[in-house]
Amino acid sequence: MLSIGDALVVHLACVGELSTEDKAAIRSIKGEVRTYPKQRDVMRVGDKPDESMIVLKGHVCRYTIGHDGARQVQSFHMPTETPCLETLHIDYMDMNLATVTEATIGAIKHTELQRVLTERPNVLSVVWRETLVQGSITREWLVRNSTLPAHAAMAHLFCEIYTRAQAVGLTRDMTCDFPVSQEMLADSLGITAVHVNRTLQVLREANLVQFKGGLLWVKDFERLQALADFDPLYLHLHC
Amino acid sequence: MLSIGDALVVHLACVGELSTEDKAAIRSIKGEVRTYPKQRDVMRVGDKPDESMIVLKGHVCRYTIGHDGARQVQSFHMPTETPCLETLHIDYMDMNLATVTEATIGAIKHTELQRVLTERPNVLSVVWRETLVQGSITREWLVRNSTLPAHAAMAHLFCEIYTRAQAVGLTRDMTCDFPVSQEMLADSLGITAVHVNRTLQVLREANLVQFKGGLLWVKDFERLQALADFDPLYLHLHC
DNA sequence: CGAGTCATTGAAATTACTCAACCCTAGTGG
DNA sequence: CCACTAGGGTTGAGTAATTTCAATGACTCG
Repeated sequence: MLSIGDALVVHLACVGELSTEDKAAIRSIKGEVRTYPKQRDVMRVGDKPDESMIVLKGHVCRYTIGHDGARQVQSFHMPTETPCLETLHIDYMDMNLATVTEATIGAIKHTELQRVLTERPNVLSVVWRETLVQGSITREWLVRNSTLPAHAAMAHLFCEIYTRAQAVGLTRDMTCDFPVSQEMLADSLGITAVHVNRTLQVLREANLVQFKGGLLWVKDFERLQALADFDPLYLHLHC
Repeated sequence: MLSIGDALVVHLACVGELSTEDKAAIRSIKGEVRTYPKQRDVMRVGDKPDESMIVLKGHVCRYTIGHDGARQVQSFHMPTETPCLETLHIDYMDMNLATVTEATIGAIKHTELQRVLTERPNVLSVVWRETLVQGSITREWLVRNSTLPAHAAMAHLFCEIYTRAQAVGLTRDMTCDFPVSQEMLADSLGITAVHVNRTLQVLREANLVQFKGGLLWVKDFERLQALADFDPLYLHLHC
């Protein structure tokens, strides 16, 4: 498992150009490492956090609960990703952050982060850019859930997860971890769990993708991508 | 009509705290004022802009077109708002920016903006925060289009537009400009124009809201808000 | 006046949801 | 070692929301 500093370097290197000095400065960032059980809230709506998080092990997600109890998952985050950098400048949380599986998370005080950002303007640019790429991904989720029918939306999400995992070396043999239940998948795509189940069967029978036991197995990326109308441009990957 | 500097001050004051010196520095920002006819693209997917925009008059929107020709409107922007500040750190446009009505737009060179951001760290914080609030709004659009049925989603969008207009003094007598066609409304909510038409009738007959001729008339904000499960927290309004 | 755009309506088809039951598997405690 | 349980996962049938298609109406602009 990576340290907070190393994980940050890996992640930010996917987002923008870092000099050797930048990387050294980022590695100097200290934080507290915590382990949470699965399905545990880490931050809640209304919180005023004084630290940002980085996933070191396991998976986390962000979500909101509607008035009627409906949950909308707004993002998934795998190791090295930073689910709440935006708290640097947004005072109140407007969503919840929770673990999906048991997860080890690094908590970095804003003051500690700011120290490096003021010292190194380029790191500030890259961290800012990171928050903007998050926004770009959210926009794509909006497009996905608003315009695509269920099977295409699901294919699109699978393409994204696989591509992001690949960017940080978390794939092997066309598979990657995606340890979410069908219900959580439903809450991210804005459809019901029953419909997810049936849609998964369609994708499986078309021999495009297999999703079982928290493992995503992409059997035909090309056709999955075509079905999903997936273009990774919006991920703004630098690596 | 406001100047670029004055409009920026009005907008950024909604986002965060600005000192007198900050405001003076922002007012010193120069840009080019351009007028576009309605329904005209201002930026396109793949562009590498070297300037950011601020709406001075009229309305603009951001949108993407899917493989099958489906358009997803991702945001609307009224006067004083800044639809593409994120281009400061995101090199390639991943969506289009277009006018809705005839519009007058201020174009600010990134170099000019950076000049003030490096001089005044607090302005940088507020501008960064602005881009994060955009992200927060996008997340709410995701929730809206993913979890709410058509009439609630539409009510929610109306609440948001009215609230944002109110924040910058663009409402009078429970009305505000919202000069979009039913088709564009459909493309923002992710439903068909036909369904928009019928849903509008429902809201109108319930005496909640009237939407005609580009004017939004909120007849009962309380009930509209209740129907939409609208909580303005996500707008992170500072004023 | 005519062309074009936007709004409205109706009916049929499709997609997705609801509800309720059943299955499967991993983990638990006796 | 086995029965029990709980949390997914799967299935079927009926229902509701939304789309599609096609036609008509209203309004604006040149």
